[in-house]
Amino acid sequence: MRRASDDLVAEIEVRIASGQFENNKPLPAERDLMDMFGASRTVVREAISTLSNRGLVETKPRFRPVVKKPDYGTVLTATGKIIEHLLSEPGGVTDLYRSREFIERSLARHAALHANKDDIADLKAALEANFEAIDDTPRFFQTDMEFHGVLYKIVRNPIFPAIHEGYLSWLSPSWGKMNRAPDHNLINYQAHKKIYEAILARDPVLAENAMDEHLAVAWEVVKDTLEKK
Amino acid sequence: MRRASDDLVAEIEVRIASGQFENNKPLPAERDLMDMFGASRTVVREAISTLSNRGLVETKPRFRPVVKKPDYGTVLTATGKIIEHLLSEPGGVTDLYRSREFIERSLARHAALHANKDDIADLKAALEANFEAIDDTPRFFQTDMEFHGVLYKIVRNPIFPAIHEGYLSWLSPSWGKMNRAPDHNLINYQAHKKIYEAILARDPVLAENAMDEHLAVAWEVVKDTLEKK
DNA sequence: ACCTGTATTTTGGTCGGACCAAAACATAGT
DNA sequence: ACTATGTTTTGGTCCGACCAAAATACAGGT
Repeated sequence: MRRASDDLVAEIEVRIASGQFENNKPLPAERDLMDMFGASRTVVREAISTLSNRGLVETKPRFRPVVKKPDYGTVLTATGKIIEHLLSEPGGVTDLYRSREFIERSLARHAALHANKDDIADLKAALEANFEAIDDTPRFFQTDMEFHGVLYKIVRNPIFPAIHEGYLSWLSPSWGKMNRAPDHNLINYQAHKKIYEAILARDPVLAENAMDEHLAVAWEVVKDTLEKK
Repeated sequence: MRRASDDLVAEIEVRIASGQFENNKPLPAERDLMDMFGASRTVVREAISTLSNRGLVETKPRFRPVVKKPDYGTVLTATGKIIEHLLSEPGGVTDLYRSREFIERSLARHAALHANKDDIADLKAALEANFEAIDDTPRFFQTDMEFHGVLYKIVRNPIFPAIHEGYLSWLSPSWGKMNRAPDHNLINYQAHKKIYEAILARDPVLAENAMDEHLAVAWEVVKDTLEKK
C-alpha cells in the first residue's frame, strides 16, 4: 500500500526536475499546493517534510521551503545525522578515519600517475599557501584541508570532492579545539611537501607511502580527541 | 527557532541510543508517545516521519514503526532516493561507475599487498563458485558480485562492504534485464581469475591493472544500458 | 519619488477531534 | 492446539481552528 503523501512527493519531484518549481525559489504555499493537488494540508505538509529530509527542498522553520536541486553535497547533509550516530559508536571514528587513509593513499598514487601540469601547479600553490601559514594555526588548518582537496580534485569526478567535504565535516569538528602548535604545523607541512615531491617525481609508491605516513602521524595526534566522547 | 517535532526527534533518538526503545522492536503507538512526551499527534507523526527518513525507524504504511539502530547500510537506504536523482542527470551514472573503478582498483592493489591466508581462501572459493555458474547467468551474476564483495571485505572496515552494497543497488538494477550470455560470463570469469592470480602472486600493479581492464570491459558492455533513460 | 515605520494579510507550526480501514489482539468453536 | 471470527487498537487522512512570525501593503515624512 502507498501513502497519499508518497504520491505527492513523487509529483512534486517531477515538477522540480522539470523546472516547473524553479531551483532556489520558494515552493508554493502549502494551501496552494492543497488546491493544486487536491490534497489535505496534512498530506502536503508530510510531503514537504519528506522532501526536506530527502534534500530536495530546504526548510527553515517559519520560512517558505526553498527548492534545491540535489547535488553530491546534498547527499552529505542528508546523511550527516546518521553518520553522527555511527561515529558515536565505539570504533566508528576509527573506521571512518581508516577509510579516509585508504582513499587518500589511493588519491596520492593516482595523482603521481595521472596529474597534469595544471594539477601540479594547483598542488604547488596549495603547498606554498600551506607553508606561508605555518605560524597561523587557523589558516594552516585551512590550507591543510585545501592541499588534500586538490588531490580529490585530480580524479576529475565530482563525487570525490564531495567525499572530501564529508570527511571534513565528520572528522574535523574536534580538530578545531585542539592545540596545533606551529611545530605540529611544520611537521605536517613537511609531510605535504614529501607527498608533493613524490607526485612531481611521478613515483606512485613513494606518494602512497608518504601519504600513509602523514595520515598515520596525524592519527596519533588526534585519535584520543576523536575517539573519546 | 526550533520546531516542537525537532525536540521530540532528539528525545526519541536518545531513547533509542540508550536502548529504552529496543532495537528491532516496534516504537510505542503514536497515541502513547503523545502522552509520554505531552505532544500533539501532529508533532508525534512529524517526528516519526523525520526519524524514518533519518533511518532510525523503519516504517511500513499501516504497521508500527520498527526501531533500527543505524549501521552503514542505513546510510545507503537513506541516500538512495537522492542518488537516484543524481544518476538521472547526464553523466551521473558514469561518475558513479568511475568512482567504483577507482575504489576497486585500489582494493585489488590492497588485497595483493595485504590479503592473508583466509582472504585468499575466500577469494578462491568465490572464484570457483563463479566458475561453476558460467552457464547459469543469474547465478553467475550473484557469484560475480560476491567475488568483488570479498575484495571489499579484505580491508576489514565495515564501511567498505556498505559501499559495495551501494554500488550494487545503484548500478545493478538495469543489469538484470541485460542479456549476459555465457560467453560474456566466461570473459568475466577469466578477468576475475586474472585478478585472483595477481593477488595470489602478491603483485599489486598486476592486480590493479587486471581490475582496471576488467571494469573497463564491463563498462563497455553496460554503458549504453545505464546511461540511456 | 524614495525611504521608513506601521498596519494588514499571508503563511507555517501546532492543536484537537473525527473517521476509516487495516493490523493486532482476544475469543470461541472445532 | 489450531483455526476462524469478532473486537479493539492503531496508522493514515481529513477538517477546522488558532497563534505568531513572515511577507506584503500602506501611509507618512523627507
